Amino acid sequence: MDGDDAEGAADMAKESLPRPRTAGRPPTIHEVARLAGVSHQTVSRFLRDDPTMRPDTTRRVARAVAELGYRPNLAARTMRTRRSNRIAVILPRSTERMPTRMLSGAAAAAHEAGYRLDVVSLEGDAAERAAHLESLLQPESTDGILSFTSLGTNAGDPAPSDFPVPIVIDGVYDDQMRSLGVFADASMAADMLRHLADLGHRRFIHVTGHPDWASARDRRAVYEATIAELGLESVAVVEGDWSTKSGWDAATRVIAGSGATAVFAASDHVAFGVILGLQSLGIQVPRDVSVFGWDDDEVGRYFRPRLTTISVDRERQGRQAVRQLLALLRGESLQVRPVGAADLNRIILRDSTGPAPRPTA
Amino acid sequence: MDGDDAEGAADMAKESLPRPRTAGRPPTIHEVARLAGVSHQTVSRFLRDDPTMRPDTTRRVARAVAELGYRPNLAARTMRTRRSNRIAVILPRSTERMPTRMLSGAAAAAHEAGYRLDVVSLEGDAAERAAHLESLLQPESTDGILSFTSLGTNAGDPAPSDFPVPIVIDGVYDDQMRSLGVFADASMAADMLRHLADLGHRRFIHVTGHPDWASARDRRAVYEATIAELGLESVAVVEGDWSTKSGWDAATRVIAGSGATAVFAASDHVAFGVILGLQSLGIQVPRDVSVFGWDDDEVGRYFRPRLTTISVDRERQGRQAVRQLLALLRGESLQVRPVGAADLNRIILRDSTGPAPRPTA
DNA sequence: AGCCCTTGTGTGATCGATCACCTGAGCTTA
DNA sequence: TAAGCTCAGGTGATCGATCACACAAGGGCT
Repeated sequence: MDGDDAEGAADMAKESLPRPRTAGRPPTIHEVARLAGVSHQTVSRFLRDDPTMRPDTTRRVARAVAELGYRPNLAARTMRTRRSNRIAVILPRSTERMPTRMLSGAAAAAHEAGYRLDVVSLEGDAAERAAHLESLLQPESTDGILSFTSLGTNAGDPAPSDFPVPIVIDGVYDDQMRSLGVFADASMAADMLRHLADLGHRRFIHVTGHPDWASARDRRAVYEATIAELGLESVAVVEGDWSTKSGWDAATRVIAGSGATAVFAASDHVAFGVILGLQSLGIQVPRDVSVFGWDDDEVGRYFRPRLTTISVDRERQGRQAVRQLLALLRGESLQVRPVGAADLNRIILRDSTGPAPRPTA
Repeated sequence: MDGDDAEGAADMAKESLPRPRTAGRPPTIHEVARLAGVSHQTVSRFLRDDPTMRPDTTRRVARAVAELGYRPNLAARTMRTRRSNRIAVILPRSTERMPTRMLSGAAAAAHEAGYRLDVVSLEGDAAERAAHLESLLQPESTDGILSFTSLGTNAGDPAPSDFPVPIVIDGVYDDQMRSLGVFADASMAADMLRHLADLGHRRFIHVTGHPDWASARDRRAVYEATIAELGLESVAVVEGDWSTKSGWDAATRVIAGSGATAVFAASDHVAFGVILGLQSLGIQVPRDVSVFGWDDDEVGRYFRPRLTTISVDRERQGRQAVRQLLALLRGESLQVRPVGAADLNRIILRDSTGPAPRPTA
């Protein structure tokens, strides 16, 4: 980095130039411009894909960019444009683990669009959370917010509608909880319920996920709609919170003795709780009750009985959520094709579901 | 953008000022300076906690800052200082779920120090990953990197030592895999092994986590050291990858029939695999073999047998990792008190461990 | 008193990209 | 042929905070 070590024949012709770059610093548009023989403004146009440029000029700039290994300084860009090119991901509280691949997918989609993903955790009570959120919401600081749970203090609350930046919840709702692609995520539940109905099941119970989560609400809505559509009976909808405990409690307090023969658990962890709770009472799965979960958690493959579940393409779900948000940012219509169920989700039949038991009459 | 719509009574008193602020824009140090009756530079000093300021001046500036709700523009600061105030968190590949609270803790610690946390996923093959990493490593873009797995292409590889930014792996290693606080995280394993030895166990097996992870290597090292220290026998160390499958495979291929009576599984998920695998062969836990895991996964509380494990303060672990990195960034010595085992981790005895079986001989 | 040093604050330049506006070449049209 | 238009690209200001340096006030020392 000590001075100007010409690193290619291209430089030689320009030896009259007064120091190609400041020592050790990454190249700027000015150096690119000098090398390409254009003005810095033309380089800026190039970076913005300005269509009015002559192809010839474009090529020269592109070569200079490549040769110098130029990368735009995002801070400078942010300062001038007053857009941060950042998306904040709000971590869910009260959830022990989150899918890594969903974050990966979101990060990848963001990077491809020139955005970066900030992790933010909202801690403390409602007031602290609101204050923290507000500090994020300076458009200087964040262009948009991606969350997987509702941001309000109460479950199901819509986010305040006067937020200065767009917010997407779980890729499914916008900041006012208007659905963007109705029930796209949960539609596989309908197929599963139909399958169980074909196996003779008539009386169902659903143990929900945490109601703050859009996906939990979706699954419940699809459950209720499908039960109605197929003329089945919903013995109960038990409000859970994604926890194994909520599954266990549902099993021991509600499901056992209810007459239900099939249980839709909002997640595999809930399903584990349901099955273990039923087993603790001597109720066998699937002989007496069929249970299925959601997530294709690896433990389910080795569990006894092996768990019937729905696998989810987390990576793609994350990407899609970011795409929805980016579309909102650009002010585009949100008619992005909703996440196709067949693309994302897949039913995995294992041993925790089976034919409905014969009525012992 | 059409002029200056005065937006509140507070502005009225200052009508003599030549445009308190440009309409709709957040306040800058200049406005703060004007309100406080000092120069913008003094405000800057205030923001940097310059000790040479007179208390009186400090107070005036503080009041102005509070009154205007001033917040520094991070992009401008970044541009001038050439430090991004960002920490990149590299998501582990090949791990399904990661602890949310660890991220929360890391994000909180970063925010408190004026940093933000970027999520980055390195995708693709080794070359692509390296290229992506390199693009992150412009100091303009990222001040430091926090990872939980090694960044090299091969397991256990140290990261290239010429990285231009500090890297901390799991809060335990720096970029050259020099240990920062030896075995701090895993030390609880020693107590657990001692406990099992007290119960009569002599022959142990360890199923490791993925060797890319510092925590997996630490746990293994502590296992081996403790076995030696207590004069016990390690029948085998089975290389796993945190997966339930690796636990199942270890159980069915190595543990069964090995004569070992106690198994240290690197995580609860591995432990589930071990137990389910043993059970599938008719081996009972803990009657024939004791098994303990690590993480205090909620499912373990309801599992049969209820899983003995070690609970981890994820939140604090995340904070600590960031603090280590920040210390590196400031060039401080890393003699931050290593994460005290007693603070972070706690042994939780449940039903999957018990006295060693009597030799049937 | 006069000098120097310390302490506290102000002035102007700077970081790199973009924006608003300007210039000049080439072409069309009256 | 001159006015008018379009197309390509250049000039200088700008975003907000920090840095280097200058300067003023006050205190201690000879």
